[in-house]
Amino acid sequence: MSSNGSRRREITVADVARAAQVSKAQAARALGNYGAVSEEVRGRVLAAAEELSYRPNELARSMNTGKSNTIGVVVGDIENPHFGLATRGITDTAKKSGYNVILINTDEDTAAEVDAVRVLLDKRVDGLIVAPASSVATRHLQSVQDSGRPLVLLDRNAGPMDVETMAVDMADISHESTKYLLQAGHRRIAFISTLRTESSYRAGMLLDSSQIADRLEGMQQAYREGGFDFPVDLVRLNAGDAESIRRVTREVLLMPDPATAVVASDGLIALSIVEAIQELGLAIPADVSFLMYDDFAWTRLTTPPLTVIAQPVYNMGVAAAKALIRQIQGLPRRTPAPKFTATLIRRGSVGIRRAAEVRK
Amino acid sequence: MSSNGSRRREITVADVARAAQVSKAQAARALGNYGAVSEEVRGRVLAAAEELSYRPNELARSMNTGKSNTIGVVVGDIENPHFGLATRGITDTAKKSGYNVILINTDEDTAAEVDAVRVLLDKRVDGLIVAPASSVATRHLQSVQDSGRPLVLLDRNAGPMDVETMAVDMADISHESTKYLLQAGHRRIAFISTLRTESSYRAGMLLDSSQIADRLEGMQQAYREGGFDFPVDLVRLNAGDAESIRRVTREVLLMPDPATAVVASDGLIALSIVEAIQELGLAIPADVSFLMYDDFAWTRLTTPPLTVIAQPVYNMGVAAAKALIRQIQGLPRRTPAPKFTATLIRRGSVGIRRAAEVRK
DNA sequence: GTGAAAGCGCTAACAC
DNA sequence: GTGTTAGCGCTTTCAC
Repeated sequence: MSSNGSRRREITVADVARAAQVSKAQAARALGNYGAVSEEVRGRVLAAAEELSYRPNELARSMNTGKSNTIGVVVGDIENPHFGLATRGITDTAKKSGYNVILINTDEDTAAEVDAVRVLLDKRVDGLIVAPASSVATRHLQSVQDSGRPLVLLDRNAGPMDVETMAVDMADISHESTKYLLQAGHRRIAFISTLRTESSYRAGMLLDSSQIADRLEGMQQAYREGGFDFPVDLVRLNAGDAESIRRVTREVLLMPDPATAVVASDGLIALSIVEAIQELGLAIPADVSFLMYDDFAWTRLTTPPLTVIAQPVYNMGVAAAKALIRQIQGLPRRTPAPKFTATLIRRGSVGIRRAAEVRK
Repeated sequence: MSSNGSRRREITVADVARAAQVSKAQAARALGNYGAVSEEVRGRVLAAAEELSYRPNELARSMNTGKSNTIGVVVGDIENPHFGLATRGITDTAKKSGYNVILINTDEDTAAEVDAVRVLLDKRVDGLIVAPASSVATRHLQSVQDSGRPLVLLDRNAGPMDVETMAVDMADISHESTKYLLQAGHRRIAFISTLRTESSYRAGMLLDSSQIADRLEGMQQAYREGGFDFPVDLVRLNAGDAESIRRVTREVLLMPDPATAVVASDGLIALSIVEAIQELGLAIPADVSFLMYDDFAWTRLTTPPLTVIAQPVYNMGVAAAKALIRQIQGLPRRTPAPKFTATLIRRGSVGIRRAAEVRK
């Protein structure tokens, strides 16, 4: 291979053209596969390019075409397998259509998200997929829309914006699983989430996350339908880091009228909650029932295996990428919009609470 | 906000210059923060930019400066939390220095990796971090080196190449943990990995992965030192997908002279192995001992908690990004090169095999 | 089919 | 300090 080590200047179309003895324009046409080029010239050019080991400068290409073949993806936390899987769905799909992905992590911080979107726009990505940290602070997303750049939301929606969104209907599944818990005799159900809020939860409070808001709505509806009072004191937001999650878990489990079931808002928080339960020496499901969002593989390995709410995360990633690419290509939205439904997978972590106990 | 919806043409420096009544060059200087600009002009320009909601075209900027402020990251599988964490280390560090990350997934396929590297180079990234799928097929990496583009390897090394590599010394930790198993009375230790090879394992076989090769070397050394024969028949590569992993697990556990301990090559494969063990109705560690690479949080939740080999993955990601950025900035390599050591965390999944049983 | 020349939006020389 | 003029490496008219 003719890889001349210390070559500083990169080979350009001009170099190839010279070597192939054709005009720059002709060389560019042959190299870029556009316009009209005779077989003869194409051959000479390609040979020369090969010989010089020419590589196109995609930056320059993007500048005149206005297309970068790159999409930007903004998520809260790639470390979370939930987003890992979604990202995989996106990259797999993007690759198939010849798109690359620039990934930015925001740590669920809106300021970082605003920044990320700006950077991506400046880099002239062809479109954006965002899992918005907030469903309320969405001016930056609105302005993406306004600028005409394709945008698709993932996992959560953003206020009233009219934008394609690939997300699960959380109210439905939350309603279903709460009903399941109620039927199992649980009345004191705790919901623990890391969602950051200004103050502790109050009924009717405006939440930054549509996801969490919908879940609480679903829970409340199930309580209403059952004729029970919704235990507002067991909704615990701002659970924060691992230590703080364990503390909150202990709180709801050790209080005078303790929770008999705990719902974990996601797979990451679930780890700390289960740990805390084990540390307290409580048995699942004999002493406490447990239910979590996200069906990670490890949930089948615990004793007992955990009852979970599975979400089609990978498919949502795929759908988001597909929708975005359609937008980029100027195609109309797919109708009807794809629906994603979560499923309650009953394994062993939810136990029956007998009437006697319920009364306590 | 002056977000004029259907504006098609993007605002350029020329527009801002005109509005501020200065030359294009002056406007560019003010906007780009370089050269000399009077406070007066800077003010006018910035105001005009704000008014027109001007955004620089980073593509154009990159073209003349030759810097894209973007680094390319190529990994085998982001879905694997091992890489998820490493990627987090990279992106966190990159962001701090003003770099963005283009992430490409290869599915541990060398052809895809070659392609990924080419694409990234064409996009003129400032540098590359690669977790090479193969330690043998490394021509494409060598050519990155040759072209003078900064390159850092992550997680595994590539043959004899002289390139900065952030990886754990696998021979050491494998030796240590094998000794631990041997001392616990185990002689039949199975090693299961998804590494793809042409044929089944034979002693002294050239492996595509330096990681796996080193681990086997460490195991063999421990056996030699103990004066025991290394059970080549229990080295199982090509474990493939979940179903295939379970089959292999059953094989080594049900054969005439079965394995008494199983070592899982990574946290993903571990899931299927543990599942298979549970399905067989075998108890850990009473019937089989279990040890795995990667210390994922869930390994503390199983009964018993699993004994693992923890690797400083996040820090390796951080170090890789730091090293790459140093290279990009033309700084010399940090010496001595950072070392990363894995640690054996003894939890409950390795049991003592009494002499009577050893003899069987 | 082919070539000359004019951009894309910016930075970098070079004069003044 | 400021403006003029070249580029960066490609694509895209527009003649021929």
